[in-house]
Amino acid sequence: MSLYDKIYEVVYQIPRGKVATYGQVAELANLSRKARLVGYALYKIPLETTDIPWHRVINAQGEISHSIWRKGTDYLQRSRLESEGIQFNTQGKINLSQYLWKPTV
DNA sequence: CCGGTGACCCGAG
DNA sequence: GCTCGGGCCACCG
Repeated sequence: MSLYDKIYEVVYQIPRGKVATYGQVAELANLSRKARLVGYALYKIPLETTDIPWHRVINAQGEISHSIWRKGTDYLQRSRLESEGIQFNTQGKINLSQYLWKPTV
């Protein structure tokens, strides 16, 4: 049971067609203010890991974040989101007020 | 042990 | 819109 398991658990709960921000995931995982850890946790997820919908996690600007070393996955992430019905505006951003996941309290 | 790195966030100017 | 700086903390060499 590592710190990341908590993060993965939260990400796993993101429903289809919705997205969550790093900060949001951090809070739900009791890691408020530690959004970077969420990014690091996702960074460690192998591409072959399909159990975790990592593509539904985006930054607070409603855009897809990725490191330059993972180029190519940006296409994959956007592709997956679009196939779930999520639309990007002309600036490549997501309308958070519409797609942001509202977790069950 | 230490320093660099990293899918981040927020406030100030 | 932009840049800067601070905060936070695990991982790796």
